[in-house]
Amino acid sequence: MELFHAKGYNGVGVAEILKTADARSGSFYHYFPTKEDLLIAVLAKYDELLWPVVFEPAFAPARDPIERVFSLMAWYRNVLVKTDCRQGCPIGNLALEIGDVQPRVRERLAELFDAWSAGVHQCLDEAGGQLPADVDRTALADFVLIVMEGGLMLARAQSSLAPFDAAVGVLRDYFDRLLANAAEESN
Amino acid sequence: MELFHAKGYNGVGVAEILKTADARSGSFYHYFPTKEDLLIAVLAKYDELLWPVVFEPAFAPARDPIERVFSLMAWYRNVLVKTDCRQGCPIGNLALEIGDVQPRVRERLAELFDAWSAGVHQCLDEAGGQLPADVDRTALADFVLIVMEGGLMLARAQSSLAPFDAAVGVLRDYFDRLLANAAEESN
DNA sequence: GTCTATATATTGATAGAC
DNA sequence: GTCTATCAATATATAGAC
Repeated sequence: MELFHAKGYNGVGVAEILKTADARSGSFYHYFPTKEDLLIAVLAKYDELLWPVVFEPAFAPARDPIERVFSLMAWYRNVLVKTDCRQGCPIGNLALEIGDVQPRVRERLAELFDAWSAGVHQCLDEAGGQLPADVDRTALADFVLIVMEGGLMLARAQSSLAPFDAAVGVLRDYFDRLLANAAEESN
Repeated sequence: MELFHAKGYNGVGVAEILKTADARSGSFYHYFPTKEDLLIAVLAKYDELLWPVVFEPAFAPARDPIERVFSLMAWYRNVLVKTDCRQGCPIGNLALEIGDVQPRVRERLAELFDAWSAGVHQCLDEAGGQLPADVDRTALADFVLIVMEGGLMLARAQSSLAPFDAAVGVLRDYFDRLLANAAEESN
């Protein structure tokens, strides 16, 4: 998991994985027929950890559902902080590295993005009348994911938190306008 | 260029590059000391082609500067269409695949992102009073880039144009609100 | 299930004739 | 500058004893 995150799938060899894990190839290939199967297992682990490790800790400090969306952004910002802008989202990395060269992998990545977007969608639903009635919440949830992923990309490329922070600022401005619009509506 | 775009940097070997280009290794290594040097040369080519191949054709059909921003999004949408959602932005791919494992590459990618963002920034400047006076145009230009990159990522992962189109729709809604706000201001 | 040893292909890169 | 031949290292994966 850590090696794929740090170096990408093609950037790490099985030998390095074995050394890091202090495992032998006989054991490894007993459990995983191929390197790709290990990646699939890693993705299953990400799916398993999404709520307990990402959403729940990120959502905990915020009561307001819209604030939770921004707490989530802050959670990913913290990944940048902790790695000095060297690492972002492992799922996004793999999505662009693997593309559809490995179709099994692409399908799992799509599911992970769906699960992530669904978490944001839940916040938007909980926000209820705070948002205008005609907002496409599925599109908006995907949009939050897209801004997060794009923001991490630019932050890593520029080796700076600034583009990520600026993007979150613009997203905040957009939400502020949506909320103001909804408040107007309800009058 | 094509191979790196389709398979990523680590996903292509020099042998495949030589075969595709019908070149021999002696010639290749005469011009490029290492494979990384070829990648650097490819990035220089992207820099060279950015205006003539991307911005100018994308901007041509639109007179209004804000419309040009969305023509640019349409240009990238067309990459998805032409490749059946298999390919997106080669620069974004490399940004997430390489990260800062190869620092020389990361610096060039940052420059390319800067140049792209500057193109959007120019549109925003030309839009003048159409946008609210207090808009941070640098942040907004980066935001457009971020939405574009994130949108391509999700479209490729889902193998569907829908997430990209939805993201452009949300971005459009945001611009509409900014434009409406500016129109209000000027009254 | 885990171990050591190794197979086989491919990796990026080089040598040296022409 | 380009060619063929090839190097040394690494890639993923396997064999077979324990």
